[in-house]
Amino acid sequence: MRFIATIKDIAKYLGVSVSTVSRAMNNHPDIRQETKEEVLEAMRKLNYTPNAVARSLIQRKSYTIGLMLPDITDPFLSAVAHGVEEVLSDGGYQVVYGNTSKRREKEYNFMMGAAQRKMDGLIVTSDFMDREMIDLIKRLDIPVVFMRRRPPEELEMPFVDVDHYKGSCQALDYLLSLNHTRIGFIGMPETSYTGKERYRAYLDTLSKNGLTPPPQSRVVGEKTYASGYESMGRLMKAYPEMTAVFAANDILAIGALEWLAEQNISVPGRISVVGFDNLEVSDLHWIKLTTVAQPRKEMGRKAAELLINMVQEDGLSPPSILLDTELIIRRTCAPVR
Amino acid sequence: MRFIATIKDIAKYLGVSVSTVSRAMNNHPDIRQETKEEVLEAMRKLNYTPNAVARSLIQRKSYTIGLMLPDITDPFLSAVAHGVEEVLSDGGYQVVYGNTSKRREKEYNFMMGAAQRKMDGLIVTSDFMDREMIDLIKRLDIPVVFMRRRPPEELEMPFVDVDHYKGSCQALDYLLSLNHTRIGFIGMPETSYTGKERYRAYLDTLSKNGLTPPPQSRVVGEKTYASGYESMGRLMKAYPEMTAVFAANDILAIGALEWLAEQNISVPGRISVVGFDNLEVSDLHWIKLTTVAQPRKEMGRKAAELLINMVQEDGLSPPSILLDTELIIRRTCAPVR
DNA sequence: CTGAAAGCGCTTACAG
DNA sequence: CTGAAAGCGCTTACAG
Repeated sequence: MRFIATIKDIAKYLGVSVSTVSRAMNNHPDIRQETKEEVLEAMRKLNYTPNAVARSLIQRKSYTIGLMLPDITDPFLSAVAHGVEEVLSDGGYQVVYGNTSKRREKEYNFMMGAAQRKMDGLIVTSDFMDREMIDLIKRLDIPVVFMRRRPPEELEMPFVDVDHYKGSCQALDYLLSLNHTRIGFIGMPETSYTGKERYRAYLDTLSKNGLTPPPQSRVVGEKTYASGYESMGRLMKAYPEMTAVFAANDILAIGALEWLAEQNISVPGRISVVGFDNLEVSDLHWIKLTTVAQPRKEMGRKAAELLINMVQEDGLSPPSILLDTELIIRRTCAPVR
Repeated sequence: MRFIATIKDIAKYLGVSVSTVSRAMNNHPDIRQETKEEVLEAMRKLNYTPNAVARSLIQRKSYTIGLMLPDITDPFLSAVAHGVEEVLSDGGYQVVYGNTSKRREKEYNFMMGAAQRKMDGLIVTSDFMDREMIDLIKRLDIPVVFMRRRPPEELEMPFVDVDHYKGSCQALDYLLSLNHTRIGFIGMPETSYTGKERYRAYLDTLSKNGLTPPPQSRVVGEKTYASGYESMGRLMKAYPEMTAVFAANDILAIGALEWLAEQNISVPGRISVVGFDNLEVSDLHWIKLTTVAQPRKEMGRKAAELLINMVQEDGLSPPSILLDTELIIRRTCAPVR
């Protein structure tokens, strides 16, 4: 272990009190300019780095924010994380990142860690919001902003999200404008908030247009290409009259496109496909997926900004933010023939 | 601010000393089983959570590890991060993630933060390793493992990486085995270690086979589809006799494939393409890129394991780890005609 | 403007 | 087995 200078060392070195050193490095007004410069100089000379954990202990502020995600490998979420990191690190906060793999236990542990580590705030895309988890969050007593899901009612906390419902309606309305009436849906599991919203939009938009999708028009998959591929196969078999499909996310949509390509089913000739997310891959030459774009990085930035405000102004409960989606028309949709 | 119980509160509540409470929660042997249970019970009743920052201060151990990456949005790196997080969180460490965007200043700030926050260790994919940065790392005096680059010589620290040189040779040898002799190279900027290694392999392998690539056979791009696309255009123009191209990463390769497809240049009929990374997209139906796979998540896991060992056994300097690559043959290469 | 003292919430020898 | 005391490295009233 090498010698590490503390505030005492530099006080001793200069023959001043630790209070003076502290004041010098914290830009406290009650200090003579000259003294301050001497101290700063000594700090440099002794290679002094202030100990942030000691400071945290006394200030009850750790300048760390927790970011809880189900899977950083998901291109959507990694973009969000990028946005979060950008504004947080600019604001002097460090971001502690936790991957939950959608496992309740990992979510719980992360929250517990946040409590013990005295994190200043949390950005959370939680999947499990049962009694115990809600109580934990309450007990934490720190600002939390939710992402991609609404907070439970009794938790008065803001969220940042995109309007999944409205965004999905855009996609469906577009399909309808192309005269499709037999539209299939490849969705996400019921547990996911976004999955539910996108499905609700599907149902509502169709029924608003006097259409009642048959039960076999919907199929559920995971967020993988393989699942999209396999889901498309199932859907086509169950609902062969279908002329268009709305996939709840781009990964699923692209998997579906793969299946269609392999079966030599023409897109958009025979089947139109719309996705949701507008991932980078979706714009690739062979894919050119028509989809609904969400401002992913922006979402992360907004969440971080909101949280910083809450951390800085204690008790502040700013309004939630609903970002706009945009329909990106590319080449996977055509009028029904 | 709500009331938050401290160790003192629970000591007072029970009429015991704080030492006793401390011993109870830290599984110290010197405590009666009964007393211990009473304490644990009280902790639960008072909703007590130990303050990890106080503990860190005294133990000089924060149970946090820094992970510095240029861009979490890069699918390769997000997989690495995922592996890192998995083993670190299982080991009770929290991971503080810093995005550097390849900016020296952000790297520097992150390192500084690591020093102040008394992080226990660092996993680092650094781009800038000048004098000042090296001194900073030395000054940190904590275990560091490097990823995707070698540490500067004077820093005796291990790294975890794939053998980019050997991996690239696999790709080139394969092309050579298909009788290609006019092979182009789409590379990465000189600043990147991996870029240099892959280029070196290109040069060596060709010359080992009596081939001397003309200067115009090499073109340099960024890690984006657009850059791959544009690079391929330049390369084709500069080196039209070329029958195959080795792209230093899959993103570049896929961008190149896009350009080729758009120009109706047959792959692998007229041009063979090999990439490096084996991203998920590379296996998509329309792409089926022949490429060199690296175990990305594994890489993260190994780095984390190495680091935990170093943190736990002070002064330990374990050997570096070089993981194997694997040539994945798909559909973008064919024998030269 | 400067310093001495108390204290943040813990852990850890040291006595008993 | 238990407790009193010192101390981790800082900040922050409080005096002067």
